[in-house]
Amino acid sequence: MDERKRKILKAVTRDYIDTAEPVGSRTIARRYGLGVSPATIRNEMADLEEDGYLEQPHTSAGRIPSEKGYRFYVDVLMTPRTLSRQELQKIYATLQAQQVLEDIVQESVRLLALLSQYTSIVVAPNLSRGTVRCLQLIPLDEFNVLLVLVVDPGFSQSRIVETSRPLTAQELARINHFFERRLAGAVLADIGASLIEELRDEIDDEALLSEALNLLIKGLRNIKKEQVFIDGTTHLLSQPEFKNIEKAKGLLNILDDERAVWSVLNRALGRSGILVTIGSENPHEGFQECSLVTATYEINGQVVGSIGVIGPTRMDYDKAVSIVEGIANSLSSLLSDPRRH
Amino acid sequence: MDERKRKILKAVTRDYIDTAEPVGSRTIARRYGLGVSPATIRNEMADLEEDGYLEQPHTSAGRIPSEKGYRFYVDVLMTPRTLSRQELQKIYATLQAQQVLEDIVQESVRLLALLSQYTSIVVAPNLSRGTVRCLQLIPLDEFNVLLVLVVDPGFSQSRIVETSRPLTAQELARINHFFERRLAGAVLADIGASLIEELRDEIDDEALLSEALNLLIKGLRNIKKEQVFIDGTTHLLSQPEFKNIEKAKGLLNILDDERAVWSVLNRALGRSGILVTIGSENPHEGFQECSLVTATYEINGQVVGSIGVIGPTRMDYDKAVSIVEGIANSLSSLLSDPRRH
DNA sequence: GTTAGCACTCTTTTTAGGTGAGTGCTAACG
DNA sequence: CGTTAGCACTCACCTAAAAAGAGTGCTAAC
Repeated sequence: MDERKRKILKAVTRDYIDTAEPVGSRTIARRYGLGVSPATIRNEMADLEEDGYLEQPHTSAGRIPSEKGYRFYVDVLMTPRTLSRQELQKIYATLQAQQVLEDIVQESVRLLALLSQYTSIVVAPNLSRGTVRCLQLIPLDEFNVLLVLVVDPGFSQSRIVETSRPLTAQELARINHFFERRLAGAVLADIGASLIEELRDEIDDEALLSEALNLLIKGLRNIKKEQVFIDGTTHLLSQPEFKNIEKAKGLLNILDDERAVWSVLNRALGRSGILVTIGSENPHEGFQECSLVTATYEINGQVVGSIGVIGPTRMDYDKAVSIVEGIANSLSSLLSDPRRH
Repeated sequence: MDERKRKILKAVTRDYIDTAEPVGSRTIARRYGLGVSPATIRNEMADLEEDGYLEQPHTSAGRIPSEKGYRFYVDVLMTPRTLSRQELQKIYATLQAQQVLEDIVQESVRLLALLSQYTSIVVAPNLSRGTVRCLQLIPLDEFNVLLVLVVDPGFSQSRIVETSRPLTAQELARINHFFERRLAGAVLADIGASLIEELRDEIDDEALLSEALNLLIKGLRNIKKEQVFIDGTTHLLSQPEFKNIEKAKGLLNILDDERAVWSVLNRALGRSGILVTIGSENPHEGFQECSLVTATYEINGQVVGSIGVIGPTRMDYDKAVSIVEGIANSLSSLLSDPRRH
């Protein structure tokens, strides 16, 4: 594809992203100084259509980019500006002001929606690869103990667990002692089959053993689940492509389903860096007319979650990419900051 | 208002709720066997309009209920069926299956949206009147301790708190000892000014004192905040009155604002029982064309939160009232069940 | 290779007329 | 006197036709 064709494709794409109206040769000639007449542009556009980069909603309308066109635009033509140091600073500061992990995540999704003006999604850090810093049972009453868990990058959770029989202070101490000795430093995901054997060796009292395991399993069940945060859903409704209520409802319904959103976002988890998914590239039907711009974030170099924005295929990819990237990086460096815990 | 007028008003309201179309005299005569001719009904409807119970979108259309009409319908005419024992049982069972308080609340909002087909809101229990069952600091490392709090109706939370100086095991023990002795059984809301004095008497070490207070205040800050859960937002979009995207967007935007929703729901907290708020009865502009059906739920006779559904003023009040009531009651009895903790 | 000119296509907007649901009023009826 | 049939009238809504407008593709000239 020669230089002029690229310029024209870029101009059409940008203009369509801005106006949501099919773009005609006249508009290109007037608005983007290419130094050639509309007729020439018409010829070039006919070629671009033949090659599959542009399409025409109907005979007498202007052109709009095809998915292939968007793909080329994203891969080759666009030049997302990176956020300025100031902007990054501001994002970082806002996130840093949060007290607990959940608030950090929630604030980042809020920021993402605010800055991008697109519906935004953040998958909370998967802590299954985090390490246990503290795991402990605290007696409450006869049949209840509190299981407290602190996982290494600054995440704590507690849960009341019912015991099947009253445990004496001694027994609790033994269990805690074992937890302390064996589980401190362990990776959360590994607490399972592998450790059961060890536990069996350690505690000779069969009943107590099963009780301890029971508590642990019950307690960990809720703790491990991944959470998805969404913000700015109403931005979708501002897009002219969702003027049709039925479409909007369909999409919002999917977004209400945490699992679906999660699986879509997790496509990003493999790659690091920015991933742009355009229209039907997304396997999930219902996202066919949408694009996603996602990025992963890390804790100490390990990918733990992903964030992204969702919009129509006619999305401002430049803007989306720069903001998603900026926030993902802020999040990574904040979560990896050793001064946090 | 005589019997026949009531019957007509009721018929108009029900029909409009079902069809969302202005109701004509002919329809009433045909569909609701009142044994009189359309002309008679026309006369009655003219009277009802004069009295402000009905209105006409335009001259040659049928009638629709005014807000006053809905109000009369809700207060006098409607007869919400109470849920069957089976249905209640099912709701109760579903809620009971949840492990932690947050899940119970989330499940009830999900159920409410599912059953009512309206956008549903639940304000999580305000635990500020709950009593402290356990409050304890667990050492993590030099500058971090874990504050663990268990509040009486089965709610626990933990938080990592930074200390301004390393605390020795002894100091921690002293703080914990004090917490144990003074705060166990205290009402969460009362932990504040009143206790500070006592704490001052108790711990002579000035620095340690302020440190303990500091930890407590920092730790409690996040714990006390109220949470709002929303589900079924897309049901709003199914209502013909929100066919107009702008209206829908406006309302969804408000629903995204936790504080606004919270304040609206909390109008219910004063009264006990069902509260129906119709259109402009709601002080918050933006809810002017909506109705809310809300109810409070209790723990051991004490109102702790509220649940409700939101829809157009043309809402199925019968259905909404019965379901909101049913779920509120289920929630109350579950949370008050002494077998839970 | 580029461009002006022009006929052609197809959507969108405008206009106009027709349809139908529903009303209010009047007069007749029991 | 309440009830009802009859009827003229209103007004949203639908449909069809006409007009406008944006943009194209093609051809011929530069």
